[in-house]
Amino acid sequence: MAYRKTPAEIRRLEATRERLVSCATEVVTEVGWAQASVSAVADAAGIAAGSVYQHFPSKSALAVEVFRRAAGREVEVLGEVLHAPGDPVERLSRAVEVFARRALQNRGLAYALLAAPAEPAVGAERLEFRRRYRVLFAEVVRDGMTRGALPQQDDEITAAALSGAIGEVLVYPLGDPEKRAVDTFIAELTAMALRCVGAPRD
Amino acid sequence: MAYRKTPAEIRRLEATRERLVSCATEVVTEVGWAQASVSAVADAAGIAAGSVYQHFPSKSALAVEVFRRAAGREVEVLGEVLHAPGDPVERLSRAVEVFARRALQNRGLAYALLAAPAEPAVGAERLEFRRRYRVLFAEVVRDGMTRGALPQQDDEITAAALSGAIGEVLVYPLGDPEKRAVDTFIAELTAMALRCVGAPRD
DNA sequence: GAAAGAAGTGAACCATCATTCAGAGCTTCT
DNA sequence: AGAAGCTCTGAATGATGGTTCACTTCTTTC
Repeated sequence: MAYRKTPAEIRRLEATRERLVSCATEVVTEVGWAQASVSAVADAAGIAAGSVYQHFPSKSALAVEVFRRAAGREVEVLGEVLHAPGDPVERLSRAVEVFARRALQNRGLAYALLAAPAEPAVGAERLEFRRRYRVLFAEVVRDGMTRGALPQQDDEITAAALSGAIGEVLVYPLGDPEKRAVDTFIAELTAMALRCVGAPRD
Repeated sequence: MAYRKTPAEIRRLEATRERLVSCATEVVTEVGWAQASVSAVADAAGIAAGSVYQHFPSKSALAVEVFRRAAGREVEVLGEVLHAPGDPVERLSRAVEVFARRALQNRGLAYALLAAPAEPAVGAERLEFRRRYRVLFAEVVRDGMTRGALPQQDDEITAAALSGAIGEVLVYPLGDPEKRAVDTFIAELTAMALRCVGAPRD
């Protein structure tokens, strides 16, 4: 045998792949899925368009990877907050705040994940992640009902409503972003979410 | 002058245009915006692809017309119910029911209007119609607050949340459509909407 | 240093549609 | 009937952008 990938070479290839994914994420964040052409992404990563195909079998596969990474982080964070011990209402409240703060911190990415027009493969992935959000929310709602902290309700409908409501409010933030203080905005959003699950009023 | 459109001829052309719009709506309902190519739509209407351009300057213009017609009907219906005289909570409740029933009656169209991937021109139109939904919901929420029927809240956030929540619940109806009785589903959805605005509990 | 094999390049290729257009077929009016 | 002007057709055109591939460049091994 005259050639065998050396560990350093493997690392270098993996690093290139990582860079490709993260540059693609940036491009998508900035210009959306539709405008993120293979050559734009390749340029951003400093490689030729053809080289993308050394790392991914198709543009779709790269797009799905980008989506999974970014969406996966969000689901993970949300899951941690929601699975923390303690009062379900308190956990939901914190989860909404964390989710909203992260989305407002990186609006471009939030929009890309939640609502931006995308090719079918990414759309399918989005469905899957929405499902995960619903599962997480449904758990905390069920928990609240079990503990008697929340009124009886259809946990799956409430969960879908929560993810839809929060997404809509965050994606089309109302009015001038500067005008409305972020904290006030988040407080109102959280209050809405708590009303939505029927949490006891103060 | 040797030729002038006769009234009958004008009617015939308008009828063709109407047929084109309604056939396009059907195609979009069935296969979504992405798959609704000019030739597919023309075939459905029984005309040649080129003839579409006798009635619309571009595919986008036709798509926008299709969207406006269908979405306009929904906004109108919703507006009528929400503007009826009477208790705001009652009006909201009826509005959610009407909206949901119509959406479930024609899921394909509901999906096309609310969430299906679409070209930018349709996306822009969708934003405009979402804004109209928000305006309608915000009005009823304000009305409720004024009358003391609803707790103080940010009407715009609640309105966005309502439209997002209802849309999400309807677009990804949970489980088998047959399994869950439509009436139960709608009752739960309505209950959620009322909690969301903080309506007094029974 | 040279052979073997992999990665990287980017211009050419190709598929997909929206759009155009030259000609065929109608309708209107004299 | 015939001229004029319109609608309709559908194959050709054109733009876009993902994908391929012959070639170059780099790495490894001996």
